[in-house]
Amino acid sequence: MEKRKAIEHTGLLVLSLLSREDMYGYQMILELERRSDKTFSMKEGTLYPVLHSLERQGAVEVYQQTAPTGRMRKYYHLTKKGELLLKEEEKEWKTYARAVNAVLESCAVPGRA
Amino acid sequence: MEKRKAIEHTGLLVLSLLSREDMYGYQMILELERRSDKTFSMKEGTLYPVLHSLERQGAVEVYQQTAPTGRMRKYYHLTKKGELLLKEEEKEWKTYARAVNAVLESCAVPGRA
DNA sequence: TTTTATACATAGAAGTTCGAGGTAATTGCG
DNA sequence: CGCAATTACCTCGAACTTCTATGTATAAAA
Repeated sequence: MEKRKAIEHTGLLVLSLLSREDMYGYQMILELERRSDKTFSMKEGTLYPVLHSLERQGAVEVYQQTAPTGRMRKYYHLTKKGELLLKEEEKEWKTYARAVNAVLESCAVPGRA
Repeated sequence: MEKRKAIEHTGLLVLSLLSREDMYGYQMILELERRSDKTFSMKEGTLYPVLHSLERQGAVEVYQQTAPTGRMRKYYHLTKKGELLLKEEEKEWKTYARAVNAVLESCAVPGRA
C-alpha cells in the first residue's frame, strides 16, 4: 500500500538535461539527483524505456563511445525535433505549475491578502 | 497514440478546494476549471473514485443535502485528518515544483548569468 | 576475492487518469 | 408538450507511467 514516489514529467527532465550536453543514461540519473538536491532519484527501469521511446520519436540520437575507463557508454544527443519537444513540454509544465499554484492560492486561508 | 492530458495531483487539488468550503463533486469540477483558468478539466471518471478513496481514508466526510433546485447533492467536508493530508501534499508539491524548476534552470542556455 | 560502483536492459506489478457508458432529474426551447 | 441540454451521480476497462525486481557485464576498491 506504499505510495510510490513518481518522478512525473520524466521526458521534460531528460530533454532538459540533454539541452546542455550529450549524456549517457547513468549520468542523467546522477545529474538529476544532484541538480534537484536529492529530490529526484530516477530509476533505471524508468529512464531507459523513456530514452528508447524518445529515440523512436526522433527526439534524441544515440552514439556509442568508449569512456577513458574503458567502459562502453551510449551517449544521447538532442535533435532539432527534440529541442522543439523540449520547448513544448517546458511550456506545458509552466502552465501546469501556474494552474496548480493558482488553485492552491485561491484556497489559501485569508489572513494576509 | 494521442497523449492523454493528465491532471496529476488530483488529491491535492480536491483537498485544497475543500479547505475553504464544503463542495459537491460536480461543483469541484467547475471550480477547478474556473480557478485554473481552463487549464484543468477534471473528468468525472477521475474525480468520483478519488472522492470515494479520500472518504475511505477518513480525509473527507459526506452528507447529503437537497439543493434549492430540488436536486440531491452529496457534499464533502474536510476532516482534521484531511487537513493534515493537505498540508503534507502541499509541501510535497512545493518540493517537487522547486526541483523541476531547479533542473530546468540548471539546463537553461546561459546568456545572462 | 568479494563487494561496490558503473552501465546497460527488460518484464511485470501497481498506480493514475481518462473515455465511454449508464442512471436520473431539472431546465430551456420551440 | 416533447426534446435537448445541463446538472449530478456512478463504474468499468483501456492506456499510460513509474517502480520493483531481476539480469548481464566490467571496473575499481576493500
